[in-house]
Amino acid sequence: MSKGGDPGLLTDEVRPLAQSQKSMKKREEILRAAIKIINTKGFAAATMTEIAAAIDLRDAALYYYFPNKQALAYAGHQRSLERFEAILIAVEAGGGTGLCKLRRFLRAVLEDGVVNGPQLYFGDHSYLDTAQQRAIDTWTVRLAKRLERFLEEGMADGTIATCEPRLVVQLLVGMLIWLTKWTPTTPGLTNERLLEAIETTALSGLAKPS
Amino acid sequence: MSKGGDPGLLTDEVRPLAQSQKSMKKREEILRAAIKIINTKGFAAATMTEIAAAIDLRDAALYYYFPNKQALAYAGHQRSLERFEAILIAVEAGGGTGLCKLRRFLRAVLEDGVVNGPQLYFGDHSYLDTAQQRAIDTWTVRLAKRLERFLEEGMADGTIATCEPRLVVQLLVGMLIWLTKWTPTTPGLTNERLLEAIETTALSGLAKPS
DNA sequence: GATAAATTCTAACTTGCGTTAGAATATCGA
DNA sequence: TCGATATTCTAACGCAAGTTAGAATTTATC
Repeated sequence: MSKGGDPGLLTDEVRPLAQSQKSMKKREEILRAAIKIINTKGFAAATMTEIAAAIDLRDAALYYYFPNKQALAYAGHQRSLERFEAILIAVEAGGGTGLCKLRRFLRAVLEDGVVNGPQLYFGDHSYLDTAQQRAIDTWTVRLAKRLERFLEEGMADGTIATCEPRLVVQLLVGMLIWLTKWTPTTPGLTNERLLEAIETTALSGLAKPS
Repeated sequence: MSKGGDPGLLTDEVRPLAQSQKSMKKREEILRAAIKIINTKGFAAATMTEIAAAIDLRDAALYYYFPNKQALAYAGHQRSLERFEAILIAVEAGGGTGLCKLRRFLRAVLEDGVVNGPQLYFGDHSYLDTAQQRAIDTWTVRLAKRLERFLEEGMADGTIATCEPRLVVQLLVGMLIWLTKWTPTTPGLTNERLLEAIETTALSGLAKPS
């Protein structure tokens, strides 16, 4: 799953770099730090020096694991989409009504956030190659479609109100992306309260039935 | 309102630049272009050359209107918050229940978007001075509080469900911020459909009452 | 139409940062 | 303990982009 995601598309061809099993751990550290910093400050503002410093390294050391900054970011996007897809797979496997799936999905994203840190879901990636951009784009669109399906299923089984799935998914995604930006600055915030707020806002609705 | 917003706080002190009434028009053009580009690519990736090119100028010409890139961005943030505050003022003046105000607010934000273009509401501003950051932060917090008040009023007058206003406001803001990023790439999307999707998602709720 | 002011341009300077080369250190098996 | 490999460091290079100085051009005023 980790590498088999994209079928031969744009995989790093020659990689004389860091294959040893031990160093993979450090690669993960770098990736996590990079994703976190890129997520908060953006690609251009995230310097190699800062990313390296986050795990007590010098900037040059990063080039032992990634050929360049762009490749590092690209790997970060792939990693994020892998996680997102893993969540989708788990939710789909769980079955249930459309609303059930949507509910489980929201919870799963929040839980994934605390475990794996912030991600680069749906974010800006204009700094990548055209080819890399297309790869991320098509993958993202495909994931979004699977999310839309939850809504369609819900509309079919009567658990979700009539709506335009494409638009609603984007609105939900907006909420979730935004979470990764402001929650770090909100101390004392539990995932339970957050989930409750999301369900109240998006599922049951803010408007009280009169 | 345009300049009197911040009471003497961090206003540009000496400004030998562009005071002539005629040139203010061009200043607005620059500001709008800068906000748009910064909003999509981030501050660091938004080059002065690109901003200038957006209105058929050379990068150096921008320094006739703004002392530097940071000041340009700061002005952009101020402009965005001014617009946001103007919307709030209008909504508050309209009266009605908490739900009514919330509804009108959502519509107003969408309409403002098409008229004035994308904004820098609540966005990243880590590239500003510490002082500038604090100014934007306190202003933003104050605006968010006024939004929370709509929810509190609604909870009091029975039009809005029980919730944590602070969290819900952030969720709504996330939806709205995210709008400015993906709607430009979605052709054939009317504001009406968008508003309907938002109201379905956030107000009446996606879950269908069983 | 001429002078002055306002606006924009060209060209060069400067700095920060991605990147590279090669030396230095750490890790590990025999 | 020693040699080999893996990992990280120091130092320097090159380029992109913010910035500046001053010339060139437009616009306004009389």
